[in-house]
Amino acid sequence: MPFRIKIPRSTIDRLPLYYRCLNLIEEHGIEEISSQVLGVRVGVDPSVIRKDLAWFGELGKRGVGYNVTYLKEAIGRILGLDKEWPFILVGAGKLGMALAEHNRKYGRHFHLVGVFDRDPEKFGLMVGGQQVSPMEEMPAFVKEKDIKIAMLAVPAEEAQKVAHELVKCGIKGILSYAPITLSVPEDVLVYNADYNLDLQRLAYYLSNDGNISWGE
Amino acid sequence: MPFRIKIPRSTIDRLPLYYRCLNLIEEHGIEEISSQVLGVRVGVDPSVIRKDLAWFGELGKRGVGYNVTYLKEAIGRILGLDKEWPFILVGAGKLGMALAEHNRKYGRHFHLVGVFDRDPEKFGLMVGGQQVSPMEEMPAFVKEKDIKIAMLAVPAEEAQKVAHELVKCGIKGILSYAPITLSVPEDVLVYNADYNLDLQRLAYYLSNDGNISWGE
DNA sequence: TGGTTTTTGTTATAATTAAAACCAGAATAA
DNA sequence: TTATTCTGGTTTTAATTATAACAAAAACCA
Repeated sequence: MPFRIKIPRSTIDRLPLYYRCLNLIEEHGIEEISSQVLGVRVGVDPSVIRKDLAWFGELGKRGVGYNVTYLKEAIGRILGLDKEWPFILVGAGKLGMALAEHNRKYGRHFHLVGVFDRDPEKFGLMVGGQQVSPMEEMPAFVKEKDIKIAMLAVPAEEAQKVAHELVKCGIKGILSYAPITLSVPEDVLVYNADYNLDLQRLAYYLSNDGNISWGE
Repeated sequence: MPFRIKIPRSTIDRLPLYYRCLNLIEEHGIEEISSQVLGVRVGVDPSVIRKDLAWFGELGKRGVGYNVTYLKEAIGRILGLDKEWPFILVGAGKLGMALAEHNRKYGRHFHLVGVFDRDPEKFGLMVGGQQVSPMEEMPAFVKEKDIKIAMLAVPAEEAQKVAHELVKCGIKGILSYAPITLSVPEDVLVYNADYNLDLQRLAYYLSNDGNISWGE
C-alpha cells in the first residue's frame, strides 16, 4: 500500500540551493561535507538542512557528513533532474532572446525546443538554437512533443491570453517574466520572474530598514 | 517617542504583487476595490490582504473597500517608490544588456545610471542608455553617487568577488543573476534571480505532484 | 578495547504565518 | 428611521516552519 507524504514547500524551495552549491563543491574536489559547512555556504541553518534532507531518507552518515556526489545526485533525482526537460519560449523580444541564449550556454537539465512569437518579422530568426515560429504553430507543437514547461516573455497586455493558450495545450509550469499576476487553473504552476518585484522588495528594506515607525 | 514595529517578511513580499495589480486596475478606470476582488486578482486570501494592509494604518473604508489610486500610492510610499532609485549593472554580457534595455523600456522607480565590465572590448558600448565603463571605475562612481542597488550579471566564477567589491563601496542590495549563493554581510540584501532555481522547483512539482511516495 | 568526538536523524519547543471568526463603520433600501 | 447588507480591521485559532535539544551511529584516539 503506497502512501504519500507532503513535503513542505519551503524544503522544496531550498533543494535547488543545495544542488547548486553541491555542484560547485564537487568541482572543487571535496568529497564529504557536513550540514554545518554546507549551511554556511548556502546561508541556511544546519538543522534546517538536516531536516530537509531527512524527508527523503538517510542521505548522510552519522559522524561523517554527506558524500557530496551522492547527495548531489540524490537531490537531482528528487527534483527530477535525472531526465532532460524540454521547454518552449513564447516571446522573442530582447529579453526572451537573451534568456534563450543564456540557457543555451549555461542551461543544464532544461533545453529549449521551440520559440514562438506573434510578430511575423521575427519568424525564422535563430534564437537559442531554435527558429522562431508563428504562435499559431505552438499548440500542435506542444501537444505532439508533450512539453510541460514554458517560459513567458511577452508584454503584459498579451501575457494572460498567452498563458491561457499554453494551459489549453497541456503546459503545466510557466516561468513568467511578464509584470502581471497570471490567472491559471490549480494544477498549473506559475513562477514569477519579473525582477521588478525583487527590486521593490529591496527598496522597502533599504528605505526603512525592515521596520516602520510612527508615533510622536 | 517613536517606536518601531517589525512587519512580517511575507507581508513585504506580497506588497509588490498588490502594487503591480493595482496599477493595472487603475488603468482600467476602476476606482474602488474590495479585498475579496483584489484577492482573486493576485491569488491571495482576502483576509491575508486585509491583515497585510492593516499594518500600515486604516487604508480602506468599511462597507466600501479600498480606493484604488489611494491604496496604490500608499503602498508605493511604503515600498519607497515615491523616490527614484539609481542602480548600476555589473556585467555587460548578453543577459545584462537585455536586462538593461528592458529596464529602460519598462522600468519605473529604478533607473540605470552605470554599467561596468572587466572586458575592455565592452568599454564604451551603449547598454541601456549608458556607456560601459571599466570595473575599476565602479567604486568611485558608487561612492560619489551614493548608489545602494546593483544588478549582478557576471559568470559564477566572478560573482563572489564582484559582490565583495560592491559591498565594500556601499552597495546594500544586490539582485543577482549569478548561479551561486553569494556570501555578504548581514546588512546587505541579496535577491536571487537565477531562473534555474525556479525551473528546478517547477521540475520537482511536475515530477511528483508535490508528494513523494514509497513503501509497499 | 573503551572512551571521546563528531555528526546525523529525530523529537520537542518556539516562532512565524495563514485562515477563520467576529466586531464595527458605512452604504442601501424599505 | 431602522433593518439589512457590505466590507475593512482586529482578534482568535490553526497550520506551517524554524530552532533547539538530544539520542544513535560512526570514526578516532589513547
